Amino acid sequence: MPRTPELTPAEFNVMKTLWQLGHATVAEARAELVRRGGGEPAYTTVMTLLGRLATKGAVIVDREREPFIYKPAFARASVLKDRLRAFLDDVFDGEAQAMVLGLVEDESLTLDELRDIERRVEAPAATDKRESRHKKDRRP
Amino acid sequence: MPRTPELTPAEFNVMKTLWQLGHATVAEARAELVRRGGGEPAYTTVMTLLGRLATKGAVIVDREREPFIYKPAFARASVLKDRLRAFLDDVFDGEAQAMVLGLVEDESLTLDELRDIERRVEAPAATDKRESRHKKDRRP
DNA sequence: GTATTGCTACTACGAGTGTAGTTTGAACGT
DNA sequence: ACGTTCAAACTACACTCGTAGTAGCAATAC
Repeated sequence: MPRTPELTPAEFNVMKTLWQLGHATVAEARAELVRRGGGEPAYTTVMTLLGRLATKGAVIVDREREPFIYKPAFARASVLKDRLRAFLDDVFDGEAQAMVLGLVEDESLTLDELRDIERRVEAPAATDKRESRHKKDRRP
Repeated sequence: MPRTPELTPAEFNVMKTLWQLGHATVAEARAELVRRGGGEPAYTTVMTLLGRLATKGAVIVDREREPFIYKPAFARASVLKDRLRAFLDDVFDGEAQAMVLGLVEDESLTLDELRDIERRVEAPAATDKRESRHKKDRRP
């Protein structure tokens, strides 16, 4: 399992659009960036970012047809995991409990949600679960 | 409540030493940085960082006596909270549950620890400070 | 009282980042 | 065919960050 590459904030935002769209051309990625209200980056800026991501191995470029199609090379989940791990170690010195406690105190997370997580984790890690909804719902 | 300033990684490390020591001179902060195995920054480097932190308002400088004494302007907890909040929004789009779930999957947090948090939160105003030191294991 | 030491202030500089212009090349319409 | 158009590659530039050298200054040591 190759470690996911380091991403700068701007690069990360571009990755988000790719995860959202599945794959995209420069123009599509740019449109998505605009839709997210992250300003109006120039077409060339997005291209540069995608180029950098490609050389980093964070995205795969399909040059079969033009315009090129860019796809994420890593699943969103893996990248988030790595980021989370790094953040935890860096900021909270690895003390996950302290971090979660912070979330609750901050009311970013309710007690109910906490219990919900517990339940989910306790649930048998069956391979064969009835229709699991791992489709994450798009936030409204 | 003023928002805690943005801190670069190097600056953040210096803040950590101040939180640890309560207050420190440049030399003391530097010594602490070395102790933490973060390399051997030059004395002047530490001074520069502290200077930047001062202009940012992240540390307070007592110039009464030399060498100057540097103190954190914000409690560790507040800064961590802000960082956590920013991270959550940036990386997990504010979905705290997903984040905690990630921790558990990653085995950074055990189910027991999760329950422990719950208990602590449920517990009436915690005047009770139970000594529950939990050694986290460094991941291999 | 001058040399030494230790501290602060100012300045520098290279790498990385965000942003975008310029050049080149290929496909498309007429 | 020929120019128009759009996309890709290359190049540029300002800004920040990490790191540290040098200059100036104050107390101290002979």
